[in-house]
Amino acid sequence: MDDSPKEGALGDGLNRSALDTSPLDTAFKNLTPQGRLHGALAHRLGVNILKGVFAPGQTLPNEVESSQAFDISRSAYREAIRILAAKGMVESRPKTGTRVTEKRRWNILDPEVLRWMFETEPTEAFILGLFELRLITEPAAAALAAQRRNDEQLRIMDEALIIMDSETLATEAGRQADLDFHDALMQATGNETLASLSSSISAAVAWSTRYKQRIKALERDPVPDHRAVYEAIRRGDASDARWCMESLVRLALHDTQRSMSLK
Amino acid sequence: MDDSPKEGALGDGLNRSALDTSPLDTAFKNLTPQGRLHGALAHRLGVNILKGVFAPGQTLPNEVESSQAFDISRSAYREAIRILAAKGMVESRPKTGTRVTEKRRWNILDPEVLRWMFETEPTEAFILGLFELRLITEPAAAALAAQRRNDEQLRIMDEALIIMDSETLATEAGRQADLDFHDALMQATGNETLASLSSSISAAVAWSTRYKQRIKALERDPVPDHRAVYEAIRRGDASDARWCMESLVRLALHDTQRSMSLK
DNA sequence: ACTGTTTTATTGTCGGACATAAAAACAAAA
DNA sequence: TTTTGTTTTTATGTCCGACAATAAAACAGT
Repeated sequence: MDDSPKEGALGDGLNRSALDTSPLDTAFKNLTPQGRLHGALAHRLGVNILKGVFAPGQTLPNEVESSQAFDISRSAYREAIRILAAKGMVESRPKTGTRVTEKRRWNILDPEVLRWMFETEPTEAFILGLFELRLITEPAAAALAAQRRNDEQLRIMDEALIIMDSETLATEAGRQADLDFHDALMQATGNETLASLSSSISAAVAWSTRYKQRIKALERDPVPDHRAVYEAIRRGDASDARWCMESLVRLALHDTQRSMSLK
Repeated sequence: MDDSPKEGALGDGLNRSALDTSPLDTAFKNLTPQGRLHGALAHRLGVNILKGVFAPGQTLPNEVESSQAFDISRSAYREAIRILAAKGMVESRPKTGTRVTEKRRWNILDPEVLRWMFETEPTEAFILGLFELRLITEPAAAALAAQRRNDEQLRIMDEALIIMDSETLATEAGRQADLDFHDALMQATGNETLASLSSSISAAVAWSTRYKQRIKALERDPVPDHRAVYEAIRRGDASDARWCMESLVRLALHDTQRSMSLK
């Protein structure tokens, strides 16, 4: 087994053996001109792990082989692996090699992992799970925000709503305003852990919204629901804020499910 | 500014200038013989960022300076930085350098970050925030577990309770059983995102428990509360499971607050 | 005062070398 | 034959020195 082709070992036909002089599109660099090399590779490997191309428990090819296959230096490859290891997705030990860890140890709430997830059309079960989590945390967050918000946070939320109204979620500015709204709300909870969690999730959901929009033009004006939440928070009415937010998430879930079913 | 000492630039007197030939204990390696180098350095830098030694917005010394200061290679230093970048704590760009990102972008729910956090006696506000999050998620998780658990998960939980009973939380085995209990419960929710979140948190809390125990011998037998949760889940009584779990977390919060106040 | 160009400092990437650790193979003894 | 101790092997871990790429900053010219 000296210089055998190592067929498909790295997935997607991205690899090439040392002797393979095939012209282009096999090299990693040519396919991903964007950004830094280690980041791009971590992205690609991460997606492949999430897709199941590399299954948990599986040990991936050693560093020299892999780096040659992707046509990058060993250093860059190692930095990519460090990134994935930091997210709990792989684990490397001398002699044993680098192996994919079991799924439950992955930091799937890491914003980057979440983003990778949504690039691969996640399973319906996963999306439902994510909304289930939103349904648990966001209403509670809204209730806290109603109790603790300050004027500055209210101002930001109001401003975001105005932009959302004029731009809709079809534009980048509109989606950004949506994120700003949720971000200000989370700041208003005064709980950094809760804010961290929710910002991860809503960023991922916003990511999926972009995809959703592609399939079907905006089916519902999201601003009224948001404004209802805003008004409850402004009035300091915690229980109403909770209720409005719950209904907002439910509607979002409903829309998402519908866009999934007619995929 | 050629070979000036760069006084204290890396914190804790760990740094040394290129010309400083002081014997030992200034070098990084000698102080942290444990584990891989990049991991140990990431740990150390991460803790320093969390402690505020490196404030958000601050750009830390360039790679050659830093690696020399810690007496490690540039490669190892870069891998450490990649780890921190993967956790959202730093951001590096050519020419600009590597700077600490704003706090809200840190992945504070990352298990490793959480562990680092508890090494530095986190603020009371942070701990309260963490319990607030537990109070939101864990009762809901218990309710879901009551609806979806299977026999195998029940068996694991029961077994863990028996061990907790005989070992108490003062022993390593006892704490492990506690983790196993929560872990099985989270598996039983059938929601991987919820499970990921809760396992992060409870691991961190278990870490703080070890510290709590050192101050005051176990003040309360935790097994009855746990068993109440278990029984409710076994019966499939969702609302009772929610209630029991809420009371369990409240008690834990109470204990933690007490141990903090008489610090 | 503005605009386009050059300089420069820093990260990014590369290649090759050696160190270290742990599994696996092997040898020796009970 | 089983066990125990030793050696070999194979991966990651670490180091070094060089050059490329990038973006900020300085500079020149209008």
